[in-house]
Amino acid sequence: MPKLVDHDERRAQIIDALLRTAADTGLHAVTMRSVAVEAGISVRLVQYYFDTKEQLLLAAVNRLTTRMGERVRDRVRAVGPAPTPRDIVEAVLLEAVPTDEESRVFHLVHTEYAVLSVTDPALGGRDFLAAPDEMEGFLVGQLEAAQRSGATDPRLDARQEAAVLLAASAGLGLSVLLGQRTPEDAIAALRYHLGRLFPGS
Amino acid sequence: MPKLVDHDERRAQIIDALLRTAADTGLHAVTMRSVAVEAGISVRLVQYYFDTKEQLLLAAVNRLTTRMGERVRDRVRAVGPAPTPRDIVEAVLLEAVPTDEESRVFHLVHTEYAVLSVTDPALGGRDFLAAPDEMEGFLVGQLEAAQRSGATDPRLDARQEAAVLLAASAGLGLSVLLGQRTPEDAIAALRYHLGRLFPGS
DNA sequence: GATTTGATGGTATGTTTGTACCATAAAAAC
DNA sequence: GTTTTTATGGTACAAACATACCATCAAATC
Repeated sequence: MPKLVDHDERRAQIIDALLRTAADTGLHAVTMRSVAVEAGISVRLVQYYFDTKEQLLLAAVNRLTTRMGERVRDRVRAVGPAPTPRDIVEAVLLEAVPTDEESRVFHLVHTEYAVLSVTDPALGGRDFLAAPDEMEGFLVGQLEAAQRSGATDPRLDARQEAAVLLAASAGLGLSVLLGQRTPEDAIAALRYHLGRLFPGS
Repeated sequence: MPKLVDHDERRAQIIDALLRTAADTGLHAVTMRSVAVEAGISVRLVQYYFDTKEQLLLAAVNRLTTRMGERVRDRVRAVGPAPTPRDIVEAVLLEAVPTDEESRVFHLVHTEYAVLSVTDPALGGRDFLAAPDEMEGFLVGQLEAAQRSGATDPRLDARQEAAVLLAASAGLGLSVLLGQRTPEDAIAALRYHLGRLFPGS
């Protein structure tokens, strides 16, 4: 056999090719052939590492949700020392706004998968429900901490505020993907709203 | 020839069949055959009235955006006599939350088209940019009127508030489509936020 | 050194798709 | 009453797709 190959690495390389073609031509237009061409390998090899197209698509969505979680955690970790709840909330929400090309690819394909999951039973939607629920709980905790520390109005309903925050950042991120807004405008709107939630910061 | 047929009516009937199948199996899975079956006619007839699949898809997206505008205007007109800016804003935003089956079909397919327009040059995205921009301007006007009448804080930035409102209602509507939230919860979150914007109402 | 096995290429096949083509009945036009 | 139109059905066809199959070469194993 030729040089032994790291299967995980090969699979990641193929999945990245899928994400690029999906972001370029749409998830519906992804074929075994287009992925193979983008990855610079033969169709046979895509089959070899993923067997069937469905498994390839499933592997891609798994990688997508995994990376998404990592990105959010990276951002939270990247805020400076002694972060306030506002810093943390802002970091989490800004991840939804695509800025560089890589995040644009990720968010676009992620959105395509999310919409697809509504009608495709194979995607079950499970992955698209768990993450937001977890994030909403996390935001509620941060808001309640802010209320206890006096950074924000204790009369607010933390649960509703978290729901609105999450929806607004998702909506702003989507509008950037659709070309309705620049990333800068979306970030400004989000920061404006946070400024109202956390007066005096 | 057999009984003369109202072409516009026939085309509407076929487009409605397309919307139903798109909401059921996904826009990507729509075929001439599936539309014909859903409409209860032969494939040849779909060709007869739309010639090509691309024209059928274009006609459907046009009908979709037209109906969407009508629905918003209907809601605004349906609010009682002497409506306050808050009533009008609420009516506009609540349209984004799918409740009955018909609005669910409309919003789901509309979202599928919007995401598709990012990668499909034939859709150009033009239709998906004009409507939201117009709506945002309308909301800014209502918020400024509310500020002048003292219904809301004059220090608010009406433009940013409108952007956040629109994004939040789009995000909440999307979360309902994805099955993350019930329509009732989405409406409650929206009303909660409006309650903060318009204190004492 | 012989043999097994992992990584790859190429090709064949059955299915589905959009669309073009052929046909026909029946109402309208003359 | 003949001759156009109009609305419809059925079918044929080329392209694209996912996938199964056949083949090969080279590293590892013994």
